[in-house]
Amino acid sequence: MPELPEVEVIRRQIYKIVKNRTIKKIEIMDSRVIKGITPAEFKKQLVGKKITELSRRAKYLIFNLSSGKILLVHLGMAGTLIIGDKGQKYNKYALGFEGGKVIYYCDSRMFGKTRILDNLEMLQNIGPEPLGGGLGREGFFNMLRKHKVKIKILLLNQAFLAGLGNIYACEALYYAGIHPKRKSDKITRRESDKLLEGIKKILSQSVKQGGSSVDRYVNASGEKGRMQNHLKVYGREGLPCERCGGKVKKINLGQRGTYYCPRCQK
DNA sequence: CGGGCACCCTGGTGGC
DNA sequence: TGCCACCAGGGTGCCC
Repeated sequence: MPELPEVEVIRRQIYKIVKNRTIKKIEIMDSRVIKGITPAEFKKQLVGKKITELSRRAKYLIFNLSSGKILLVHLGMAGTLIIGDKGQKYNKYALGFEGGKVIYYCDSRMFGKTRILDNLEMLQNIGPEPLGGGLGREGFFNMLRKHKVKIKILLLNQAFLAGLGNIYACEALYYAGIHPKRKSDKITRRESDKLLEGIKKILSQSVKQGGSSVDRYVNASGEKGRMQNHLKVYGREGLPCERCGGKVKKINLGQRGTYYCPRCQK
């Protein structure tokens, strides 16, 4: 479910609760989301450790621990972190902090993965962060030219660019007026600039709007986002395009629903 | 490298 | 009301 904006919203919400706080207690209700480590070892690696930093890379949340190890959380399709809500039906484990605050990992679908790692080697092949400031027009255009894939598929590839998912890939292509099936190496410099602009604008706007709750996404306070009210094509099959009045179309690309306006995306 | 697909797992929805 | 196929914001691995 969560793409870059949703993960970033959650990170910001829980930052003050976890930063420089020591984990006092771990409760595990369903260990299937915890990968590569036994529940007992998971507890042992966390209890008594302080979280020295919490950052985000692509759709990963990175908790640095005082032990030097890393708690790496990926929310998958339906995961979220909820502050102090014991009533959640899909709670999988809970991090209890000094002072009594509790954060629950909640995931109805269990595509999410939680790991304890020695380093961030696992993330080394992820592409640039679109909101990081380091990604310029020239660089982005050169990146596009290196591949000969349908542009929508490329935008979803985390090794190409970090953080875009199905919603924002569709929205960014709409913004730039690019058909999702266009081959990436055929995108002009002008279109490439527009696409990068769209990616940055839409992701920033979504963070400000608290992310998109197209389905059931809720943030760390259990609230829905507002960005779904600003989406132009995603989930709008058959509805009029607000730019040209044409009908939004849905096709399948790489086994993912893909929404676009056939009239203004060429 | 690119394309296509199965698969991981669970739940909600819409059609019949 | 009941059943079932289909769909879902992600990612990996395999085969051609």
